[in-house]
Amino acid sequence: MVRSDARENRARILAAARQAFAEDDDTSMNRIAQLAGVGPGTLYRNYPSREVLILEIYQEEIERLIGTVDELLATATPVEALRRWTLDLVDGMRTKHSLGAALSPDAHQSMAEKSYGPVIAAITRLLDAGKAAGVIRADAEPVDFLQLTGALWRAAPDRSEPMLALILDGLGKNGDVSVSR
Amino acid sequence: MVRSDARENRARILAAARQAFAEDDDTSMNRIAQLAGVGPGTLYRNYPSREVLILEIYQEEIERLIGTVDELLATATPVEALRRWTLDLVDGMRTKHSLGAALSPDAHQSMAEKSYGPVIAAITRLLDAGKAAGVIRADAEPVDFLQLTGALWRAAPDRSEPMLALILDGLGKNGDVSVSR
DNA sequence: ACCTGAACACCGTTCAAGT
DNA sequence: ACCTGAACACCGTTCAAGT
Repeated sequence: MVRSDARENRARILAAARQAFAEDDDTSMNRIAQLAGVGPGTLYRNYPSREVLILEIYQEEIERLIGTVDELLATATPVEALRRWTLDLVDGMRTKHSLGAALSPDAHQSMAEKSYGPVIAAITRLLDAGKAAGVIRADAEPVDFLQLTGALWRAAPDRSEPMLALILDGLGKNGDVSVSR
Repeated sequence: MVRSDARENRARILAAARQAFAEDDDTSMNRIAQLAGVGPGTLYRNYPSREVLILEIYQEEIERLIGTVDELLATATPVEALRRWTLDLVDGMRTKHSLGAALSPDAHQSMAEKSYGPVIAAITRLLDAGKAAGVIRADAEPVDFLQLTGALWRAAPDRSEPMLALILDGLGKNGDVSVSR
């Protein structure tokens, strides 16, 4: 059973971290503990590492993003749905910078399944819709697509749309491009 | 005029840094100074920041890469030249990890002109060759391409070839794809 | 003119001691 | 059962003191 002060501390840490990360993406763990009014030990008791804390904070955002897939697929063509969803994702990565880092696994460090898995699943659904409709090449890989998305986020804001258009053209079936423009 | 010990120190720092980075990409500055047998102050006197040191080290590699453009363009089609050159670049980024970070500018931090400029120039030449031959879309931007290259480097090694194929297809002129496969 | 190395203000993380 | 906060082993960088 959870002590009430423990429950309160957890909430205060989340609130402090959310606000701190909104202002500065690489606020230190000690500073977050300080802002939350707890010792660093308490912070680490709740969130054993920096990455875990960040993923917890952006969990809602990720769930929101995943929740939009159905409606997009119902109201737009597969490629257009993919285009809109990706721009939404990149926008989220841009304003919540650490989210981008969390979703862009470097070559060898494995990613937390809790958010990476569902995001890959969402992308899979979007790509599959396009494959079923015959407008996206059958060998398109969701992980490759997410990886390329990381490049969009790192680029200057005004470059992400043209870069995405280029990627979408590359995803189109040969002789069957020009779907997305 | 340069004192002889100063010249020696500079050489020893470079040698130590080169070896240290080859083993561990994020060796600390203090450790490099220690390996070179100099005080940290001397290290910083020669290379005022971490980034400057890294760029100095990989300058040769960058020059080598740039030097291959002419021959590639002379012996292969523009798209194939671009493909080979990019795989070479990504391979360099992978084995010299910090080089990749140095060439993948995050959204707002400007990059050292000394290496970023020439690399962009090399990509421009490769893209222009394809544009002149009518096999690469006229609006392809070198900076976008370099940015996407960063995603290849961050991906698992066996994914970079298929991802590059996808990008190259996206770069192809509409109705004129399948050039690179 | 150049070097040394102690020092500064941090960092992420741990853990003995408390309540 | 949970919290505190001093402490650890670092980090990049600076600068007074030396030669």
